[in-house]
Amino acid sequence: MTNPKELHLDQTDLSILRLMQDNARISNADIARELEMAPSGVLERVKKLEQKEVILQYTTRLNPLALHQSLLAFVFIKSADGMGCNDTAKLLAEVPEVQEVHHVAGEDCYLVKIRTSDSASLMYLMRNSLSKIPNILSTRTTIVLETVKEQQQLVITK
Amino acid sequence: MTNPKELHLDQTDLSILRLMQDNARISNADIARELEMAPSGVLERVKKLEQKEVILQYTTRLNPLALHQSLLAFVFIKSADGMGCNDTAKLLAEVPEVQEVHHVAGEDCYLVKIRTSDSASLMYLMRNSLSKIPNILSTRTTIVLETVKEQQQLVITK
DNA sequence: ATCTTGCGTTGAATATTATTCATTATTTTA
DNA sequence: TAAAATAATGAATAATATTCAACGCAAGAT
Repeated sequence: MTNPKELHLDQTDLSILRLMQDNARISNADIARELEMAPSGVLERVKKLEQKEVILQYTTRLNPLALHQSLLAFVFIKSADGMGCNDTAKLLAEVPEVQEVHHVAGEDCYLVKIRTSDSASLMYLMRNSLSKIPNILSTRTTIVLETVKEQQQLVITK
Repeated sequence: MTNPKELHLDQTDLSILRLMQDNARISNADIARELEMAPSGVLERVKKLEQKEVILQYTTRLNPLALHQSLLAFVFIKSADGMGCNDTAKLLAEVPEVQEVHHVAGEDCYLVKIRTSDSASLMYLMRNSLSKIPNILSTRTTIVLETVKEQQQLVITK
């Protein structure tokens, strides 16, 4: 999967990825026009990028407010997991409201991003889902008051 | 934009959003088949969802490692911005490597998510881009060692 | 209860796109 | 340099997107 040879991306690949990262619903025909190549060639490359897992997913970014998910929180979680063991992380990852689980350096073991409808449902989630996970020693929650930017777009250098 | 009437989503809307959140490149025809309605009807609704800004963007999630962006960091930034003023946040948001900027409760003002190729380029970014931003008083950086889960998918309740 | 207005849906027609595949071009490797 | 592997093209077909007129249905007005 992470072969040096297999994973080499040329300028055309990067251009395709740039276009698709901005708009996953762009047509192969439009990409082909933009890059002045045949649509079938684009398709070929896209399939390969999917197969090589350079492309992980095509997703639609939704407005959290429209879906009544206005609370965003980051929770630092200390766990009794030994080094190299991430059982706690796996269990955290299974919770649908948990969008991200990162193993971080420093005294806190995990940093978790959680999105719920409100503070009550966050409390509910923590009391029910999180507290059921063994090895969790403590949590420290940081509530987001306002999100100024939120995207996952990578910087694709020329 | 946030009207109670205009923003009401029915079961059909939610089903469409669920499908599109999982796969932004799903065809209207497939959605139509799944929900047993006409493709033109699906198109109609999707357009409306875009227009109402329930759908924010169709994006392709790329493998950060394939694009040599293996360093992820969260940086807490204290700023001298007064209450209600988010000039610092806006400047932070302009940096391409900065994926997220959140205004958080508590003593630290902003939580920023940054993705770069390595620690050297993070240092470079902080020394150049960030230090140019006025009002920044201090930063506290948390390096991610391993990411177990990372997605923005919202929980769409039935 | 009926009318009316507005909104969402359908279905058919057309434009556009996706996808396949044989052929040709290009690059890589021996 | 020749052979082999890899990638691109273009044409043909299948599938999809998109438009739009007609229809149906529901909420509110009369």
